[in-house]
Amino acid sequence: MSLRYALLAILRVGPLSGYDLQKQFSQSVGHVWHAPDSQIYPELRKMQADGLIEGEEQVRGQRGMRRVYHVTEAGDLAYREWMASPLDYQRVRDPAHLRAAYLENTTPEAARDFLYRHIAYWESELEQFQGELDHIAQMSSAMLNRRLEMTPPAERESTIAYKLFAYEGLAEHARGEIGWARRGLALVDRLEAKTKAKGSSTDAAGAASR
Amino acid sequence: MSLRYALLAILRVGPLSGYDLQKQFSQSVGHVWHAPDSQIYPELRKMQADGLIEGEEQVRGQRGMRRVYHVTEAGDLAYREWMASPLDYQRVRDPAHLRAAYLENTTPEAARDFLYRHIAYWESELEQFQGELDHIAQMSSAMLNRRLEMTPPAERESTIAYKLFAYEGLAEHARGEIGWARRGLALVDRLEAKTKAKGSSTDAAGAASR
DNA sequence: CTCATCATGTAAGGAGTTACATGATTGG
DNA sequence: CCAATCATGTAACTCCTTACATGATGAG
Repeated sequence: MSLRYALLAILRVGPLSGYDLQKQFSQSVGHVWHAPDSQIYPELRKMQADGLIEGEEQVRGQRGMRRVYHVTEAGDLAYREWMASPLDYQRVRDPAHLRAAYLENTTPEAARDFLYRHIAYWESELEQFQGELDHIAQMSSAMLNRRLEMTPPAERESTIAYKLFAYEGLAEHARGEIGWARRGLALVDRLEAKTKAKGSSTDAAGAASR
Repeated sequence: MSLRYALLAILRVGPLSGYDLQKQFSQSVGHVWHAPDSQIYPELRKMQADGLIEGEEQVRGQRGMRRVYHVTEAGDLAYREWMASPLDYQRVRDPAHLRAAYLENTTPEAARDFLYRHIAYWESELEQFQGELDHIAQMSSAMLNRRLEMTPPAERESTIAYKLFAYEGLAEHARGEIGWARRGLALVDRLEAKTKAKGSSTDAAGAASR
């Protein structure tokens, strides 16, 4: 259910078309809540049906058309109620730690491969977070600028401070995952060294699993 | 798609009924991959249809019945192929960091409330992880014991080592979230102090949002 | 006899994914 | 005139959630 509140958070700043919204989304909230356009368009329709937003049709060129949505009072209220309500945490579903818990069932090579990919994944995430942090620090993020223009000067500081806070948390998490996977690589090495030292009777491939 | 591999990981150790599997699941893998029984039973049927497992019907008392599943060769192969294949990372969908990024849209009280709950949530998770870590260290976890009995002594060490590795990663993450939320509380205080110091013209309630 | 636990599900709906589908406008 | 990008979706499918449904067995 968070998708609609993520959309409201952006729309509250000012009216946008589904297309623009989707772009703003992927550049800002998208780091924290992914949504493809095939999910955004229908959700906007549903939100309109629920009275949270209203769409105005605008002509574009000769036959082109776009629907620009703005938040209604009901939508603003719903958003603020959500912000003040306890978050519902989803159940854990963590493929990486699931696999990590059973790495003894595969070869050291496959285990390392998994850990290398894990590092690569989180390094790329970390880069993105760091990029966002830089943008926020420079106040040059498009979405943030739009936001800041509409915001009374007194609130600008907290707007920026909370964005930094959120992205710092994400970056920290990414660094944690990278460190964890690195320690995992060392563990694979250690365990492999031990099995090689002892069990030289069983063959290398068959020793991995079963 | 990870559910079936989580189930295979447990079933590979030895045959279990859906009911027993579900219990083992919630005590071990459940910390990493949640699945309710209403999802497990149908999934087992599907896995049987796909030839990954086979169920034997056993009578229990006069009319009672239970189906005990064991992994087929195809299932074992599928499991090992999954273990050696790259993991597919799901798209981010992180309600807590989503909300954190927009905390300027609510009152300091609601912001603190959110952060307190976040701390409470992760402290409870941390406790569970730490409990599991203790169990593993003592080799007293039911599921792990069963696993260890079936395992040649040479592999026991790595079985335990990888479980510790996985849960240490989870515990670390939990501690990270707690630390982050604590810093968030300090930030809320700091921002509130500033707004109170300056903007005494606008009323307290209305100053929060809009 | 009654309650905990064993045992196995169905049904409806929401959320998200992937692939497909179509056409208009604008800048070079 | 052609490509990029603006613009808006649908359809089929999987996965997951929530609630409901039912009955047997064994211990006290």
